[in-house]
Amino acid sequence: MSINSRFAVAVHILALLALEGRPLSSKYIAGSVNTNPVVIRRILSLLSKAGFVDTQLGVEGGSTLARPAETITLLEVYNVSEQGQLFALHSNQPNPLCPCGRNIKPTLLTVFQKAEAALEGILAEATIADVVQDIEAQVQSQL
Amino acid sequence: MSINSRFAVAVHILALLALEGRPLSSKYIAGSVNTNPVVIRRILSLLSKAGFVDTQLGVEGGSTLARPAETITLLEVYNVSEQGQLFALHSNQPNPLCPCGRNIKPTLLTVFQKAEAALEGILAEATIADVVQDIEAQVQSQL
DNA sequence: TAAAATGTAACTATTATTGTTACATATTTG
DNA sequence: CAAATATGTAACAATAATAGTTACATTTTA
Repeated sequence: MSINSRFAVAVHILALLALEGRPLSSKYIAGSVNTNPVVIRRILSLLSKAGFVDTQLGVEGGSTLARPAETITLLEVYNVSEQGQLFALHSNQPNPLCPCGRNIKPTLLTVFQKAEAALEGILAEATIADVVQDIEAQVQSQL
Repeated sequence: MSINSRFAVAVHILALLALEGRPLSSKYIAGSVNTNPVVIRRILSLLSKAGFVDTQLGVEGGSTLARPAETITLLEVYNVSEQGQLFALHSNQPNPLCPCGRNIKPTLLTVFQKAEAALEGILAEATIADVVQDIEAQVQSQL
């Protein structure tokens, strides 16, 4: 029914890394997100494979941004944290003997792809740096 | 991970009703969609409550469109067949003592709402009549 | 060498979806 | 009126995805 919270958590992680600017452990990040460190490590693993973060083992280790926050769009993060199609088509193949059943899938696919492209267009316009800036503005107003 | 197939099936049902223009039973529709009649009746129940179809009990009964196909947008169908937010935020409340945890939800919400609105804008532009027209064009090319 | 950290496997609990059977109820036709 | 046909919905099973958790091998640094 909904895009899972991995995307929201992935953005949270990247924004936190950008804000603090030093290696953060999965335990520390989990404290901010309020979840288990393994949940964070699972997502960090995706982000690392995608080249968004570098990780360092050992004492004083942790993850840092591998690219400037200005260059990481939310669309890239979305694509890393979600897989598969946003809209599901029929779970079973419709009846090929019915004109509607035989032809509806390509028709739906066209609309679904347009809708998803529109959604992705918005996500492509925002970067992690924008998110950080937004958070910092809120923090300022809270002083 | 994905919008469930209810939406696709709901559009299929409405397009089929528009194409045939006579009362169709859930059993008949299920034959086109290739699923169980109860699955169809569950979705018809949603469509009926939303005022898109009328249903008739008894022999020669079934469902018919309650509104012209030109007036039913895919967005309306989407809103009936889906509930809840498209994007999930964190499942647990992030740490309010962390500047990022305290402020990230409103920031994300703004972007998510913009993205969802863009998606809905595309769905609002297409009607069941457009879907039917598309299917009929394909049928023509198959003769 | 000890401490700290990652990466991942394995398991549980929860939830949503889909398909299925069953049945009470309503409606139409002969 | 009776039989046939439909709906609407409850109940249940199977499947899948998500999130949380424990555990542990491995790596790195101090």
